[in-house]
Formats: sequence, structure tokens, C-alpha cells
Amino acid sequence: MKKESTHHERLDDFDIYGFQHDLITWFEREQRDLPWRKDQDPYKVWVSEIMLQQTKVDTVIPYFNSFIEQFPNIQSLAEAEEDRVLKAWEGLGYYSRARNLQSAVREVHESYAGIVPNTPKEISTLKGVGPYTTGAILSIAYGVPEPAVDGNVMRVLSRILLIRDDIAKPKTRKVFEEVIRDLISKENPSFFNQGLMELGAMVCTPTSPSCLLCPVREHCRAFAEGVQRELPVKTKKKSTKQVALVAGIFKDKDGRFLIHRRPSEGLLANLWEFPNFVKVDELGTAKQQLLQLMKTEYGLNVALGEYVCDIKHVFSHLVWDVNVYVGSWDGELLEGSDLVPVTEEEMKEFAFPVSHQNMWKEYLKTVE
DNA sequence: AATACGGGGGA
DNA sequence: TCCCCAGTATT
Repeated sequence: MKKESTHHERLDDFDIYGFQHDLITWFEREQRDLPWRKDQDPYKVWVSEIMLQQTKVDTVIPYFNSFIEQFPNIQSLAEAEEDRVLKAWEGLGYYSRARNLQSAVREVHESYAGIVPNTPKEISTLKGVGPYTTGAILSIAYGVPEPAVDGNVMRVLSRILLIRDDIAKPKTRKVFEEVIRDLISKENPSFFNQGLMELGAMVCTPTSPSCLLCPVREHCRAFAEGVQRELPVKTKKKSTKQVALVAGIFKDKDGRFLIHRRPSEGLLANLWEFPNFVKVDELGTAKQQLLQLMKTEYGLNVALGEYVCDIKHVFSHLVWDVNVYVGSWDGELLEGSDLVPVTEEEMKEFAFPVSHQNMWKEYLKTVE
């Protein structure tokens, strides 16, 4: 007859309370002083968690401070222009996070009287709030014992509990969630979850973990077996596609430059950019194609000048190789044209992807 | 289950 | 180079 157990089988012979205590007291003692840890305002916890998705703490800090200064609460973000929100997110990447956050904040403003909901069901229906962020907000802002499984947590627990499931597989996250439901401190789920992540960031790092400094070393099965460097198991993804582009920085006699808003869906949605096109080898030189496409796409006659630079920009799933030219334009923009003429000063108000910021920097060097 | 979606930094 | 990062939405 199977032995009856109140815990997940992977926790057999595991000192749950000792582990909770050692982790939480270490976090109380050693946690970093971070701007989103000054209070537990659910809105600020929420903003920080969205910004921290796939993004390092050091990168997020200045963005978080500036964002909270501009949008200090639910109402201010709900009522803001989307372009201002994108500008505040400029350079941080994964821009749908910003648009989803504002959309969800508007829903909380309108449907929840401005109070961030505190149940898994309600909170996980908000745009941009998935399983990880649901658990993070609930535990950190409201003290609800929900798992918050991110990359850190999977790495740390794969070592502690010797879990060899491939963390690249979607279903593996559920394995960790089920274990954590039995492992999490019901008294202090906030510090338990944050402690796991802090440990992953500071001690139990991907390569060469600092096991000799680890507060939960005596609980770690991988350390006991000497296999901590073999975990977690993670299959690697495939490489990126190459895309060749040609772009133009076009100025008129009054010093106005042509920019263009990207489509509302897909890569870099709703951000601004200099006119550019996918280059096709069979259709002549980059310069010829730029000239031709400005005419057919925008009905605009341009004169092309010097080659500015070649910008290489790496995304997670593709690589842009952009040939950049200067040029000039004259006359009228077509009715309904997507092109907007702006001065150098006005350009500062628009959110550009980093690749196009770099094109602009290179252009400024050539006119010095 | 696989893919799209940014950008920076470390080894 | 390759990998990782306080992941989510879409297909």
C-alpha cells in the first residue's frame, strides 16, 4: 500500500521548515536595497515585475525610477498618452509590455475602482500578467502564498531538489509550481519567493554558483552530489535569421526630417523610425531600391546623398543589417502619407528603437 | 509545443 | 560567439 503523504514526492526527506527559515533569514539580512522594495504598493510591485521580465535588475532601476516619477499611481498611468508611456519605455525592449501594462492598468482603474485585485483568477486575466507575475504580485504585495516561478527559481530549485526536467519545456514550470505549493512559507510567502530569486541572482548563478557562500547549502542535493554545475538541464534554441534593410535619413531645406510610425502589431509595434525597406539582392543597389521605394510607397521624390553607415542590430530571434543613407526631400507629402516631418528638437519626443537611435547618432557624427 | 518579441552584459 | 535575464501572447 502506498504511503500516504501530505507533500509532493520530490520533498520526501526534505527539511521544509529548515529550508524556509534559512532562506528567509538570509533574505532579511542580505537583500539588496532596490527602489521597488521601499514599500509594497501593489501598483509599484506590478510595474517592477513587468519591467523585470527578461531584464536585469541593473537595467531596470533607472527606468523604474523615471517611470514612477512620471506615472506615480494607477490613475496617472491610466490617463496618460500611450506615446508618453512608450517614450518612458524607450530602450528597455519588449514594448508590448508597456502597452499591455497600460491597458491592464486602465482596466483596474475602470473595473476595480483603481485597486489591484488580490485573487489569482482576477489578476491573471489582466493583459501582460502571466503565471509568474500573478504569483509575484500576490505574494509580494498581498502576502498570498502563490508560487512565482521564473528562470532564477527553476535554476535554484533544480539544484536544491535535483530536478532534471528540461526547463526549456513549457510544462516544466508546472512541476516547480506544484513543488513550491508545498515548500512555500505560509507565514512569509513574500520573502520566500523573493529570497529564491535573490539567491538565484546573487549566489546560485548560472555558471559557477558560489556554493560556499550559500545560506541553504546544507539543504542542496546537487551540492551534496557535486553536480550543481550540471543543473539546470536546458535545451538550447536555434539561431537567428538575417534581414537586410536599407534606410534613409531625409532632410528638407527647413531642417525637418522624415519619420514614420511602425504598425500597431508585431516587432517594435507603434515605435517611430526612419523610412526603411527590406533589401532584395535582385533589385539593384541599396541606393536604387531606397530611391524607388520612397516613390512607390510614399509618392515622394528624394535625392540621395552619402552613405552614412552600416548598422548591425541583434534581436533575440533575428538580426538586422541596415545600410543607412542621407538624402533630401522637397515638395509636398502625399495626403494620408505615413511620413511625419519633424525638427531635430521635436524628434526627442518620439520613442525610437535602439537601432534607429544608433542610426541617428551616426548621422550626427557625419554633419559635425 | 514552438515561435515572436528587445536589449544589454558576462564568460 | 553563446547564454542569460524577476516571461507573456499567439499560433
